[in-house]
Amino acid sequence: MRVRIIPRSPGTPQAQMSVITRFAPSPTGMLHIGGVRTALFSWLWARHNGGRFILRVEDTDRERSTGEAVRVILEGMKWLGLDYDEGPYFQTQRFDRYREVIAGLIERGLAYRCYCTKDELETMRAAQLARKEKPRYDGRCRERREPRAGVEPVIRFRNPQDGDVLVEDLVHGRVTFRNRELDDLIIARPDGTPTYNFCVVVDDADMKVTDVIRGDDHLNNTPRQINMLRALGAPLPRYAHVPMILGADGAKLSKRHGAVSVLQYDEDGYLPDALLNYLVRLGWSHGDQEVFTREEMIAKFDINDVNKAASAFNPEKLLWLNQQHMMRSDPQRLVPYLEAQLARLGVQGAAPDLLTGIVRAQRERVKTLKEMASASRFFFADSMELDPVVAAKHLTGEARALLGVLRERLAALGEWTAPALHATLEAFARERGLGLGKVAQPLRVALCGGTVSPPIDVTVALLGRERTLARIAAQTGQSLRPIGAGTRHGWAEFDIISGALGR
RNA sequence: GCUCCCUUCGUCUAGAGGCCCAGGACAUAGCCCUCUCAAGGCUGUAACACGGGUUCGAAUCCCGUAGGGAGCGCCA
Repeated sequence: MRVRIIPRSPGTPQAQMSVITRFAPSPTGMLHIGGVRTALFSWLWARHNGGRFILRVEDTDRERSTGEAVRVILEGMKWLGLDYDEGPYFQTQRFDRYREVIAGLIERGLAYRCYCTKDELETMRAAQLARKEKPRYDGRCRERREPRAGVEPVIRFRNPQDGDVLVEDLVHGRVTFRNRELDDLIIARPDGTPTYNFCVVVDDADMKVTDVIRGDDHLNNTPRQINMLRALGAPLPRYAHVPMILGADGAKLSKRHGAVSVLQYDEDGYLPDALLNYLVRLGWSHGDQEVFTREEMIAKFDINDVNKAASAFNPEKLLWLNQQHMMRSDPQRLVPYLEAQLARLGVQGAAPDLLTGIVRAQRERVKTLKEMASASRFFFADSMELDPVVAAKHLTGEARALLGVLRERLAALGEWTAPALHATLEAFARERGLGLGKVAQPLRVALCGGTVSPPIDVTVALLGRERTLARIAAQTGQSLRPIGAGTRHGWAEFDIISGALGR
C-alpha cells in the first residue's frame, strides 16, 4: 500500500534543500543483508536526488563494539560499491560535541540530573509491571536541586508531558504518539558518555541529514528524537522506516539464514550488483521489472514506493538474479571475480583469453562464480579428475576405440575453433551413422572427467589442441607411457605431462 | 502488561473502488529445443488472514477480531 503524503515535517521551513541521507550502523555485530538493504535505500535515495550520502559508525557502546565489525562495514561498503560523500564518522570521536550540547540543555532546563540508582529504577519498573502499566521513568528527579551523596547522576532529557508527536513517515504515513506514553530518557551515563538516541539526534542535526532512512524497529524511538530535535531548535528531517528482512523461514533473521557478514557473499561467488538488485526488490518494485542495473536502480528508486510489510529472504531468487547478472554483464568484467574464485581452488596465472572464454561458456550454466570456478577446474591440467563410475559407463572399449580414431582426425585439423570443431565432430559422427551424442559424450568424459560441461565444441576449443589430444590419448592407450586406466596414479602422471604441454 | 507497526500465490511483489472469477517473478510440475548440463520458449498448480460495515460495485475505504513484529535499557 503506497503512502502518498509527501510530508514536510512540521517546523521544517527549508524549501529546496537537497537530500542528505546517512547510513548509521553500529559495529556490535556483523554487517548483514538487513543492514545492507538499509544502506542501499539510503544510498539510492541520495544518488537518485543528486544529494549526499554519509557513513557514520555508531560505536558509543564501547563494550560491544569491535574492530572486526568496523572492518566488515568498511570493506562491505567498498565491495558493494556504496560510496559515501562524507565519513566514515565515528561517534566516539565526537564526545566533546555531545558534552557541549548536554551542558546547553541542562543550562536551559531541558535536561536534568537524575540521582536514582539502578536498583531503585528496577523496583519502580517491577511495580509498574505488576500494575499492568507500561514501565517508564516517573520523573521523580525532575525538580530535584540537591545532589545525593555517593551517587553520580545520569542526565535525563525533559520530555514534554502533554500533547502528541506526529511522525510523517515516508513509508508508513502519519503515526501519532502521545507524549504521556514517553518518559524522560537518559542521554548521558554517570561517566558523561552519551547514549544512542541522543547521539543520533545531535549527529543528524549537525550533519544536516534531511532524510532519515532506517529499520522500522526505530519507529518507536522517533517521537523522542523529534522532541529532542525541537529542544535543540533543529529542523526535522523526513523519516522513512523501512520494514525488516526476515529469514527464509519467516522468522527473524538468524545466523542460519542470511545473518552472516556481507563479505560472505563475495566469498560465495555473488556479484555485488546482483545482491543489491535482490535487496532492492525486497520491499520495493518498479512494475514487473526484476533485473536492474545499478544505474536503473538509481534512476527508478523512490523511497515513497517502499512497502510496509517485512519480507523473507529467498536464497533461490538471489541465485537466479546472480546468474541473470552474470549473463548480462560484459564477460571481461567477471574475469577478476572468477580469478579470485579459482585462486581459492589453487588455480593461478590462467591466461586472460581462456578466462574470458570460460566466463562466456559457463555463465549460463552456473549460479555463482564459485560454482563457475569449480565447474571449470578441468580446463586446468593439474585439476583433472576422472570419476571411475562415469568412466566405466562412458569409456567402454568401443568408445575408446572410437576416440582413438577421432583423435587422429582432430590431430589433423587445421583450424582449432569451435565452429571448425563442431563441423568435424558432426561429420565424424555422420560418417559412422551415429548421433552426435554418441561421439560427444565419451569425448566429454575423456576431456572433463565428468558428464557435464559446456557444449563439446566450445569445451574442446577452450581446452586447446595439446591438452585435448593428450587427454584422449590417456584414454586410448595412444600415449607413449602406460597409464593405469583412470586411476589416481595414472592421472597424476598424465597431469604432469599435459601440464607441460598445455598453455 | 502497555504503546506503536504489519497482513495479496510457498517466497518477492503488481494493485490508488469497476481495467481483477487478481498480473509478473523465484521456486515447483509438464512439454518443446537439445551432444551433457544449462539457458531459452510454451503450459500448469498456487494468494486478497477472518468477520462486520460503507457503496450499484471493495484486494482497494471504515470498524472490529485473529496472527505476526517492534519498542517500553545507564544497547544501538
